Amino acid sequence: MFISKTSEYALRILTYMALNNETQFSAQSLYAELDIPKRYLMRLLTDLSKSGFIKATRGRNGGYVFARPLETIYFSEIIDSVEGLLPFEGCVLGNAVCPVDKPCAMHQIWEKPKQAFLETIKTTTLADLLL
Amino acid sequence: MFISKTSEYALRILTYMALNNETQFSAQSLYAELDIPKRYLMRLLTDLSKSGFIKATRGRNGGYVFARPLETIYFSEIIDSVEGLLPFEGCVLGNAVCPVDKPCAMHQIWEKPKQAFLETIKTTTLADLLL
DNA sequence: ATAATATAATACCCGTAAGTATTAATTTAT
DNA sequence: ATAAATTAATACTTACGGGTATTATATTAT
Ligand code: SF4
Ligand code: SF4
Repeated sequence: MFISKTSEYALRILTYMALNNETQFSAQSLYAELDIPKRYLMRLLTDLSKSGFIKATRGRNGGYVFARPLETIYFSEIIDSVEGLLPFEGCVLGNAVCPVDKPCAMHQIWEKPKQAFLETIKTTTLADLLL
Repeated sequence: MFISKTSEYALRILTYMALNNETQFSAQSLYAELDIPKRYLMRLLTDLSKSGFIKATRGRNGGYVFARPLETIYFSEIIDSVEGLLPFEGCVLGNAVCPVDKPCAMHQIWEKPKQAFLETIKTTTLADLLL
Protein backbone atom coordinates (compact mmCIF):
# COMPACT_ATOMS: atom_id res chain seq x y z
CA MET A 1 0.00 0.00 0.00
CA PHE A 2 3.01 2.23 0.16
CA ILE A 3 2.97 2.55 -3.59
CA SER A 4 0.17 2.37 -6.12
CA LYS A 5 -0.92 -0.86 -7.68
CA THR A 6 0.42 0.28 -11.01
CA SER A 7 3.83 0.97 -9.45
CA GLU A 8 3.73 -2.52 -8.01
CA TYR A 9 3.00 -3.87 -11.46
CA ALA A 10 5.88 -1.91 -12.96
CA LEU A 11 8.27 -3.25 -10.35
CA ARG A 12 6.99 -6.79 -10.87
CA ILE A 13 7.56 -6.53 -14.59
CA LEU A 14 11.03 -5.04 -14.45
CA THR A 15 12.07 -7.30 -11.60
CA TYR A 16 11.07 -10.34 -13.57
CA MET A 17 12.90 -9.14 -16.64
CA ALA A 18 16.00 -8.36 -14.62
CA LEU A 19 16.08 -11.76 -12.96
CA ASN A 20 15.41 -13.79 -16.09
CA ASN A 21 17.89 -12.32 -18.45
CA GLU A 22 16.51 -13.51 -21.75
CA THR A 23 17.18 -11.91 -25.05
CA GLN A 24 13.68 -10.56 -25.30
CA PHE A 25 10.30 -10.63 -23.55
CA SER A 26 6.97 -10.52 -25.34
CA ALA A 27 3.90 -9.11 -23.64
CA GLN A 28 2.46 -12.58 -24.04
CA SER A 29 5.24 -14.30 -22.13
CA LEU A 30 5.17 -11.68 -19.38
CA TYR A 31 1.44 -12.16 -19.06
CA ALA A 32 1.98 -15.88 -18.59
CA GLU A 33 4.40 -15.32 -15.74
CA LEU A 34 3.14 -12.25 -13.90
CA ASP A 35 -0.30 -11.95 -12.40
CA ILE A 36 -1.35 -8.76 -14.16
CA PRO A 37 -4.48 -8.16 -16.28
CA LYS A 38 -3.37 -8.65 -19.86
CA ARG A 39 -4.55 -5.48 -21.51
CA TYR A 40 -3.44 -3.37 -18.60
CA LEU A 41 -0.06 -5.05 -18.71
CA MET A 42 0.30 -4.26 -22.38
CA ARG A 43 -0.54 -0.62 -21.84
CA LEU A 44 1.93 -0.45 -18.98
CA LEU A 45 4.65 -1.97 -21.13
CA THR A 46 4.10 0.76 -23.67
CA ASP A 47 4.39 3.34 -20.90
CA LEU A 48 7.58 1.81 -19.55
CA SER A 49 8.87 1.85 -23.08
CA LYS A 50 8.07 5.51 -23.53
CA SER A 51 9.68 6.20 -20.17
CA GLY A 52 12.89 4.76 -21.53
CA PHE A 53 13.34 1.77 -19.23
CA ILE A 54 12.72 -0.77 -21.93
CA LYS A 55 12.81 -0.75 -25.70
CA ALA A 56 10.11 -2.25 -27.89
CA THR A 57 10.34 -3.88 -31.28
CA ARG A 58 7.09 -4.47 -33.11
CA GLY A 59 5.89 -7.09 -35.44
CA ARG A 60 6.55 -10.76 -35.59
CA ASN A 61 9.16 -11.85 -33.06
CA GLY A 62 8.81 -8.47 -31.44
CA GLY A 63 9.05 -7.81 -27.73
CA TYR A 64 10.82 -5.83 -25.08
CA VAL A 65 14.39 -5.58 -23.87
CA PHE A 66 16.02 -3.25 -21.39
CA ALA A 67 16.97 0.05 -22.97
CA ARG A 68 19.60 0.85 -20.37
CA PRO A 69 21.99 -1.00 -18.06
CA LEU A 70 20.29 -2.32 -14.95
CA GLU A 71 22.71 -0.42 -12.73
CA THR A 72 21.25 2.87 -13.91
CA ILE A 73 17.62 2.10 -13.20
CA TYR A 74 16.70 3.20 -9.68
CA PHE A 75 13.44 2.17 -8.08
CA SER A 76 12.75 5.82 -7.40
CA GLU A 77 12.82 6.56 -11.11
CA ILE A 78 10.39 3.77 -11.85
CA ILE A 79 7.93 4.88 -9.19
CA ASP A 80 8.40 8.47 -10.27
CA SER A 81 7.49 7.69 -13.85
CA VAL A 82 4.33 5.89 -12.80
CA GLU A 83 2.88 8.02 -10.04
CA GLY A 84 5.35 10.74 -9.18
CA LEU A 85 7.41 11.11 -6.01
CA LEU A 86 6.04 14.36 -4.63
CA PRO A 87 3.43 12.74 -2.37
CA PHE A 88 6.19 10.70 -0.75
CA GLU A 89 8.42 13.66 -0.12
CA GLY A 90 5.80 16.02 1.24
CA CYS A 91 4.06 16.25 4.59
CA VAL A 92 3.03 12.91 6.04
CA LEU A 93 -0.15 14.46 7.35
CA GLY A 94 -0.95 15.66 3.87
CA ASN A 95 -0.82 19.31 4.75
CA ALA A 96 -0.36 21.24 1.55
CA VAL A 97 1.49 23.94 3.38
CA CYS A 98 3.14 23.28 6.70
CA PRO A 99 0.74 25.15 8.97
CA VAL A 100 3.14 25.58 11.83
CA ASP A 101 6.31 27.62 12.05
CA LYS A 102 8.33 24.93 13.66
CA PRO A 103 7.93 21.26 12.74
CA CYS A 104 4.93 19.78 14.48
CA ALA A 105 5.00 16.78 16.79
CA MET A 106 4.08 14.46 13.96
CA HIS A 107 7.03 15.41 11.84
CA GLN A 108 9.68 13.82 13.97
CA ILE A 109 7.67 10.68 14.57
CA TRP A 110 7.34 9.93 10.87
CA GLU A 111 10.82 10.94 9.92
CA LYS A 112 12.32 7.48 10.32
CA PRO A 113 9.91 5.41 8.21
CA LYS A 114 9.75 8.13 5.62
CA GLN A 115 13.50 8.36 5.25
CA ALA A 116 13.84 4.59 5.26
CA PHE A 117 11.47 4.43 2.33
CA LEU A 118 13.09 7.22 0.32
CA GLU A 119 16.55 5.90 1.11
CA THR A 120 15.60 2.48 -0.17
CA ILE A 121 14.07 3.51 -3.44
CA LYS A 122 16.73 6.10 -4.17
CA THR A 123 19.69 3.82 -3.62
CA THR A 124 18.43 0.57 -5.06
CA THR A 125 18.72 -0.29 -8.73
CA LEU A 126 17.47 -3.26 -10.67
CA ALA A 127 21.02 -4.57 -10.70
CA ASP A 128 20.83 -4.97 -6.93
CA LEU A 129 18.26 -7.69 -7.43
CA LEU A 130 20.90 -9.92 -8.94
CA LEU A 131 23.12 -9.88 -5.85
CA MET B 1 0.91 8.91 0.30
CA PHE B 2 1.79 6.12 2.66
CA ILE B 3 -1.67 6.32 4.12
CA SER B 4 -5.01 7.34 2.65
CA LYS B 5 -6.21 10.90 2.68
CA THR B 6 -8.91 9.98 5.14
CA SER B 7 -6.32 8.47 7.50
CA GLU B 8 -4.36 11.69 7.23
CA TYR B 9 -7.47 13.63 8.16
CA ALA B 10 -8.11 11.37 11.14
CA LEU B 11 -4.57 11.87 12.40
CA ARG B 12 -4.82 15.62 11.85
CA ILE B 13 -8.00 15.78 13.90
CA LEU B 14 -6.84 13.65 16.79
CA THR B 15 -3.41 15.26 16.82
CA TYR B 16 -4.97 18.67 17.08
CA MET B 17 -7.26 17.58 19.86
CA ALA B 18 -4.41 15.97 21.75
CA LEU B 19 -2.19 19.02 21.52
CA ASN B 20 -4.85 21.55 22.44
CA ASN B 21 -6.32 19.99 25.49
CA GLU B 22 -9.56 21.87 25.74
CA THR B 23 -12.61 20.65 27.52
CA GLN B 24 -14.44 20.03 24.30
CA PHE B 25 -14.17 20.50 20.53
CA SER B 26 -17.07 21.30 18.25
CA ALA B 27 -17.01 20.28 14.59
CA GLN B 28 -17.21 23.97 13.85
CA SER B 29 -14.06 24.83 15.78
CA LEU B 30 -12.16 21.91 14.29
CA TYR B 31 -13.20 23.03 10.84
CA ALA B 32 -11.82 26.48 11.55
CA GLU B 33 -8.44 25.07 12.51
CA LEU B 34 -7.91 22.09 10.26
CA ASP B 35 -7.96 22.23 6.51
CA ILE B 36 -10.57 19.56 5.89
CA PRO B 37 -13.81 19.86 3.87
CA LYS B 38 -16.51 20.66 6.40
CA ARG B 39 -19.10 18.03 5.64
CA TYR B 40 -16.49 15.36 5.21
CA LEU B 41 -14.93 16.36 8.50
CA MET B 42 -18.26 16.06 10.26
CA ARG B 43 -18.85 12.61 8.88
CA LEU B 44 -15.36 11.54 9.88
CA LEU B 45 -15.95 12.81 13.42
CA THR B 46 -19.01 10.63 13.66
CA ASP B 47 -16.93 7.69 12.46
CA LEU B 48 -14.16 8.36 14.97
CA SER B 49 -16.85 8.58 17.58
CA LYS B 50 -18.32 5.24 16.61
CA SER B 51 -14.81 3.77 16.60
CA GLY B 52 -14.51 4.76 20.23
CA PHE B 53 -11.65 7.25 20.04
CA ILE B 54 -13.80 10.23 20.88
CA LYS B 55 -17.14 10.72 22.53
CA ALA B 56 -19.84 13.00 21.19
CA THR B 57 -22.47 15.00 22.97
CA ARG B 58 -25.21 16.45 20.83
CA GLY B 59 -27.27 19.55 21.04
CA ARG B 60 -26.36 23.04 22.11
CA ASN B 61 -22.86 23.27 23.54
CA GLY B 62 -22.25 19.80 22.22
CA GLY B 63 -18.98 18.59 20.81
CA TYR B 64 -16.30 15.95 21.07
CA VAL B 65 -13.91 14.85 23.78
CA PHE B 66 -11.53 11.93 23.94
CA ALA B 67 -13.26 8.78 25.06
CA ARG B 68 -10.08 7.13 26.27
CA PRO B 69 -6.71 8.16 27.71
CA LEU B 70 -4.27 9.33 25.06
CA GLU B 71 -1.73 6.72 26.10
CA THR B 72 -4.03 3.96 24.87
CA ILE B 73 -4.64 5.30 21.38
CA TYR B 74 -2.03 3.92 18.98
CA PHE B 75 -1.62 5.30 15.49
CA SER B 76 -2.03 1.80 14.16
CA GLU B 77 -5.49 1.57 15.67
CA ILE B 78 -6.52 4.84 14.09
CA ILE B 79 -5.30 3.88 10.65
CA ASP B 80 -6.79 0.43 11.10
CA SER B 81 -10.22 1.85 11.84
CA VAL B 82 -10.13 4.04 8.75
CA GLU B 83 -8.63 1.87 6.05
CA GLY B 84 -7.41 -1.35 7.62
CA LEU B 85 -3.84 -2.53 8.11
CA LEU B 86 -3.73 -5.58 5.90
CA PRO B 87 -2.36 -3.82 2.82
CA PHE B 88 0.56 -2.57 4.90
CA GLU B 89 1.43 -5.94 6.28
CA GLY B 90 1.26 -7.92 3.07
CA CYS B 91 3.60 -8.26 0.11
CA VAL B 92 5.20 -5.01 -0.99
CA LEU B 93 4.88 -6.06 -4.58
CA GLY B 94 1.19 -6.60 -4.08
CA ASN B 95 1.34 -10.29 -4.80
CA ALA B 96 -1.77 -11.88 -3.33
CA VAL B 97 0.11 -15.07 -2.73
CA CYS B 98 3.86 -15.14 -2.50
CA PRO B 99 4.63 -16.82 -5.81
CA VAL B 100 8.03 -18.12 -4.90
CA ASP B 101 9.06 -20.69 -2.32
CA LYS B 102 11.83 -18.65 -0.87
CA PRO B 103 11.55 -14.89 -0.38
CA CYS B 104 12.25 -13.08 -3.63
CA ALA B 105 14.93 -10.48 -4.15
CA MET B 106 12.46 -7.68 -3.51
CA HIS B 107 11.49 -8.89 -0.10
CA GLN B 108 14.70 -8.10 1.66
CA ILE B 109 15.07 -4.74 0.00
CA TRP B 110 11.73 -3.50 1.28
CA GLU B 111 11.97 -5.05 4.70
CA LYS B 112 13.56 -2.05 6.36
CA PRO B 113 11.15 0.71 5.29
CA LYS B 114 8.19 -1.58 5.84
CA GLN B 115 9.22 -2.50 9.37
CA ALA B 116 10.09 1.11 10.16
CA PHE B 117 6.59 2.10 9.19
CA LEU B 118 4.82 -0.64 11.11
CA GLU B 119 7.09 -0.13 14.10
CA THR B 120 6.26 3.55 14.19
CA ILE B 121 2.51 3.26 14.00
CA LYS B 122 2.36 0.34 16.39
CA THR B 123 4.44 1.90 19.13
CA THR B 124 3.33 5.51 18.97
CA THR B 125 0.30 6.79 20.83
CA LEU B 126 -1.35 10.18 20.86
CA ALA B 127 0.26 10.78 24.22
CA ASP B 128 3.67 10.70 22.55
CA LEU B 129 2.78 13.89 20.76
CA LEU B 130 2.90 15.76 24.03
CA LEU B 131 6.52 14.91 24.78
C1' DA C 1 1.47 -9.71 -51.86
C1' DT C 2 -0.64 -11.76 -48.00
C1' DA C 3 -1.42 -13.39 -43.59
C1' DA C 4 0.19 -13.83 -39.06
C1' DT C 5 2.11 -11.82 -35.09
C1' DA C 6 3.56 -8.40 -32.45
C1' DT C 7 3.30 -3.43 -30.17
C1' DA C 8 0.84 1.54 -30.21
C1' DA C 9 -2.86 4.60 -29.71
C1' DT C 10 -7.13 5.92 -28.23
C1' DA C 11 -11.40 5.84 -26.24
C1' DC C 12 -14.43 3.95 -23.10
C1' DC C 13 -16.10 1.60 -18.61
C1' DC C 14 -16.13 0.51 -13.55
C1' DG C 15 -15.41 0.55 -8.55
C1' DT C 16 -14.02 2.95 -4.78
C1' DA C 17 -12.36 6.92 -2.15
C1' DA C 18 -13.45 11.55 -1.52
C1' DG C 19 -16.71 15.07 -1.18
C1' DT C 20 -21.60 17.17 -1.01
C1' DA C 21 -26.56 17.63 0.23
C1' DT C 22 -30.56 16.82 2.86
C1' DT C 23 -33.07 15.53 6.59
C1' DA C 24 -33.42 13.64 11.37
C1' DA C 25 -32.39 13.56 16.21
C1' DT C 26 -30.80 15.57 20.50
C1' DT C 27 -29.83 19.10 23.89
C1' DT C 28 -30.28 23.56 26.04
C1' DA C 29 -31.10 28.65 26.43
C1' DT C 30 -34.83 31.63 26.44
C1' DA D 1 -43.10 25.52 24.27
C1' DT D 2 -40.00 27.27 21.02
C1' DA D 3 -35.95 28.24 18.68
C1' DA D 4 -31.16 27.69 18.22
C1' DA D 5 -27.26 24.88 18.06
C1' DT D 6 -25.23 20.88 17.77
C1' DT D 7 -24.26 15.79 16.14
C1' DA D 8 -26.30 11.49 13.31
C1' DA D 9 -27.93 9.18 9.38
C1' DT D 10 -28.48 8.50 4.74
C1' DA D 11 -28.25 9.21 0.11
C1' DC D 12 -26.28 11.32 -3.71
C1' DT D 13 -22.34 13.15 -6.74
C1' DT D 14 -17.59 13.58 -8.33
C1' DA D 15 -12.81 12.30 -9.38
C1' DC D 16 -9.56 9.04 -10.32
C1' DG D 17 -7.03 4.75 -10.45
C1' DG D 18 -7.57 0.56 -12.47
C1' DG D 19 -9.27 -2.19 -16.18
C1' DT D 20 -11.39 -3.19 -20.92
C1' DA D 21 -12.28 -2.79 -25.99
C1' DT D 22 -11.26 -1.46 -30.49
C1' DT D 23 -8.61 -0.06 -34.08
C1' DA D 24 -4.09 1.24 -36.09
C1' DT D 25 0.68 0.33 -37.12
C1' DA D 26 4.83 -2.24 -37.82
C1' DT D 27 7.51 -6.50 -38.89
C1' DT D 28 8.37 -10.90 -40.85
C1' DA D 29 7.43 -15.72 -42.52
C1' DT D 30 5.44 -17.75 -46.32
S1 SF4 E 1 5.95 19.74 10.56
FE1 SF4 E 1 3.98 18.64 10.66
S2 SF4 E 1 2.68 19.76 9.21
FE2 SF4 E 1 4.80 20.40 8.76
S3 SF4 E 1 5.48 18.98 7.13
FE3 SF4 E 1 6.09 18.05 9.09
S4 SF4 E 1 4.37 16.70 9.60
FE4 SF4 E 1 3.61 18.09 8.03
S1 SF4 F 1 9.10 -12.72 -1.07
FE1 SF4 F 1 8.62 -11.30 -2.76
S2 SF4 F 1 6.63 -11.98 -3.48
FE2 SF4 F 1 6.90 -12.92 -1.45
S3 SF4 F 1 5.97 -11.49 -0.01
FE3 SF4 F 1 8.14 -10.91 -0.13
S4 SF4 F 1 8.22 -9.35 -1.76
FE4 SF4 F 1 6.22 -10.38 -1.96
